[in-house]
Amino acid sequence: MTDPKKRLDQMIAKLRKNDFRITPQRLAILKILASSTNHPSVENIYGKVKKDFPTTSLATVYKTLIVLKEIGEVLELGFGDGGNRYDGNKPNPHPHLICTGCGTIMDPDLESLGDMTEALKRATGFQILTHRLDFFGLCPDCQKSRSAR
Amino acid sequence: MTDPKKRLDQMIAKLRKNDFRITPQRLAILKILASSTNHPSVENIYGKVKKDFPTTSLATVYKTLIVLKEIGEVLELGFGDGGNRYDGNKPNPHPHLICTGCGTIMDPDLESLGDMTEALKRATGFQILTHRLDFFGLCPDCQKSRSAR
DNA sequence: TTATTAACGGATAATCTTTATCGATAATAA
DNA sequence: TTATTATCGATAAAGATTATCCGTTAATAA
Repeated sequence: MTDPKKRLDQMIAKLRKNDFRITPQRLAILKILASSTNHPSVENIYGKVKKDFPTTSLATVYKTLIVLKEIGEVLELGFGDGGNRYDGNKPNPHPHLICTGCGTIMDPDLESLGDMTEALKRATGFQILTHRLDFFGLCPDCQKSRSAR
Repeated sequence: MTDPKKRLDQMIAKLRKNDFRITPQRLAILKILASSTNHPSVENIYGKVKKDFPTTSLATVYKTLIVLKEIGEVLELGFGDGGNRYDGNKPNPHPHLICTGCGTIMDPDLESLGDMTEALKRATGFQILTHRLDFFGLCPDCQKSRSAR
């Protein structure tokens, strides 16, 4: 886990650099994201922020997350059902181990995809049912039309 | 790509085996899923079904997909934003190459995760920006509580 | 320190995708 | 052919996220 204080400073610096303001509500959200390693949901973050700032709106949480996504300071894990999950402590793409029973999301450290599944089973006791490996990027056509713009 | 006719037969057999009925609407949806390799969306499937059965409801498409998910005859690709995408031709988990520009989803054939990204860039011309690798399963606690039930 | 100004926060409506509901209909087995 | 139910179609409902509006405030410079 990255040091929460260090992460917080990184996030603040990145926001400043991109001319975003550091408001009390935002700071509270940043602290939560920088220090949590359990990939919180929006509701989860919202609940925590309200302890310090009871009048905080759910929209504020969403808006802050949108900003952080833009500048690459939070990793969004999107699923088709239910709400998304967020990682502000380790915002770069990395493998996840997700329990379809309780929703726990962990960060396994593994080498290659080869024996990955077997190693995961042994190391965590998880019953691995399926996996998901996606690459995101721009196809040749979209690269063209984007540079033409 | 798996032979569409073969896939259709597989899907029908699996439905029969699990005591689901083969209705005309369902058959139309099955045919679309068995023969498409472009990971169609629900709206996409809905549009095609309506050509043959104009009175088909959107709910019917969703219901059929739920059934197919249950028996493992369709792969659902869930995303946080917009609609999900479906693969009925190759229903087992496999890597995807997704264009964040136009939404194209392709099936690359690759070996290890090691040089995967570089190989993908060379082979497809994609500009790969990020990736996603998720494992799904049951954590030890959930395995316990499930077998206890 | 204070004035200025554009960005932000809070409340809520709107949107979008998916699921639930329910009466009518049709697939399947006897 | 008939009886039994799953399924269909239409639509309401739910849940998550985004858009809108306006009063407020953080950041900057005089």
